[in-house]
Amino acid sequence: MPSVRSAVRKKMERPGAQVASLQARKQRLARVDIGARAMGLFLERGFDKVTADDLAREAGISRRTFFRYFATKEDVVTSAVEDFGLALLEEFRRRPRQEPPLASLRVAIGTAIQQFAIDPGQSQALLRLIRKTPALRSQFLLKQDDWADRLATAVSERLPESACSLVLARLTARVAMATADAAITSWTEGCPEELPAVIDRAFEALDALVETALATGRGHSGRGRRRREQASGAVAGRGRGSRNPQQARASG
Amino acid sequence: MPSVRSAVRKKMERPGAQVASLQARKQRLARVDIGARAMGLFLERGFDKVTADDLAREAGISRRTFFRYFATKEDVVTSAVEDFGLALLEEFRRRPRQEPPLASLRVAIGTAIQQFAIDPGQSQALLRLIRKTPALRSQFLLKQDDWADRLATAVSERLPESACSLVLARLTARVAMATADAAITSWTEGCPEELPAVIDRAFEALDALVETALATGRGHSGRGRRRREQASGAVAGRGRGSRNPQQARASG
DNA sequence: TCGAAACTGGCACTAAGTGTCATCCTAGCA
DNA sequence: TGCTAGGATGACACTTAGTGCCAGTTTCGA
Repeated sequence: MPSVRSAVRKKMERPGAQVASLQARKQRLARVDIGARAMGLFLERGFDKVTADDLAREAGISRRTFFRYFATKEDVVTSAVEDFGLALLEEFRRRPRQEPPLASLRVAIGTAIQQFAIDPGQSQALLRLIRKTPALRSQFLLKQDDWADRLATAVSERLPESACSLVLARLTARVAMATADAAITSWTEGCPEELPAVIDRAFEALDALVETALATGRGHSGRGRRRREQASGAVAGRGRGSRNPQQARASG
Repeated sequence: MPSVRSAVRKKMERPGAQVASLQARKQRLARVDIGARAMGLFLERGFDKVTADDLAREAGISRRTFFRYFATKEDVVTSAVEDFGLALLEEFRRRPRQEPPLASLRVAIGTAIQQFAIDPGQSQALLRLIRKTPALRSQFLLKQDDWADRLATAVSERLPESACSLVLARLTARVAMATADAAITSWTEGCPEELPAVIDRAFEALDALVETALATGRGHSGRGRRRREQASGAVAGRGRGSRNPQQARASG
């Protein structure tokens, strides 16, 4: 895993140039072309069965040059979903500050998700490829994690400063991402509904989930709630009593 | 990334032998020893600055043999947290079926977390190492994801069969994991409280988060709730109207 | 004590990246 | 039009993670 982004990409991202210089545009084109051909091979043979040499050959460039366009093989695939995270963050920031963060996130996700609607078939194929390839999945999760972190920061800026505001923000971001992920997963696995509907369903399920949790076995008040001893007590009791924490298996 | 677990590990896990045979125990010991020495080096120099050759030398074995004990360099670190996932699943299954899944998960997490209490300093060091090393973090996330999947399956077994039960189960599992993760992260980053307390706080934050979301801008009823048009409508409106989905940047 | 099974190390091999350098292409300028 | 500086490219060598294979050694059970 390379530590820095390829020189080429750094070039292409140069924010200064108003009208991207000719060669910058050519480079962007080249990147898109290389990426598309690579995706073709991945989809056809499976990610692990395609070597960097194959990719280079397919694109008519040297292996060295390939790695100037993409930092890693995985990068070809994961950078294709990069936009989603960017859009998500952007849309969230666009929402009114007084809106509850989770509500903002719901809207932002709904908007960002539209990328996948441009070419649903291709999006599903991409997500399926990621899902079934551990090397890709791990990189994808890493990316999601970064998005969640950045979202958490954005959320915390809305919250009143307090000891647990960061935990709360982090939690909010992750719960939203988890919801989106559960929905996207369902969609990827062939759920016939349209993605926005699935997302909506997932958020409604989140409501239901929490309502159930709140309604059953717990009090449901804003602040000074008690009656949680039932659960919390069980944690401590069980642990200290019936079970030996030392039985640390060698984890085989 | 190797596709199969090393032969050695397969051996060690043999479920048949009542009293693990002598060599099985020796092997376990060897693995623990190799792992401990490796962790020492990782903590000292950083994961990326230690080669497999270093690890082998440190343990007095050949590189080849090292890879018979650990499938990858990452495996040394991530297998150290493997037990958490195992315990989590086990504890969840132990909970009464009629308990709301999220409540069960809360308890299960509280119990599983006790592993980290055995040696908090070391646990924190381990988690920090994972957190700051992308290669480790991605593998760790992969593992978490697997746990979430397995938990989701376990949760769905409790739910009444229905169209969205899998989504709901997946969501439940992920929300619980997200909560645990937010708490563990806070703890790792030097929060002075004890881990169980942080976990508890995180779950209370989850309550608060959802209560807020439910209370504001949304109806709050069990089934036929409406007044969600505000949010849902915004999704569609915003997307189709004010913004052009085509503006797909070349993503850098 | 013997023999099969398992453990080990050595070696060669594949494959992902990376540093370096010579070459080439091209935009911009005189 | 011709020149040149700077970026893009390819070739090559190098490091490192893993893996397959084989031959030598250890170990366990009969």
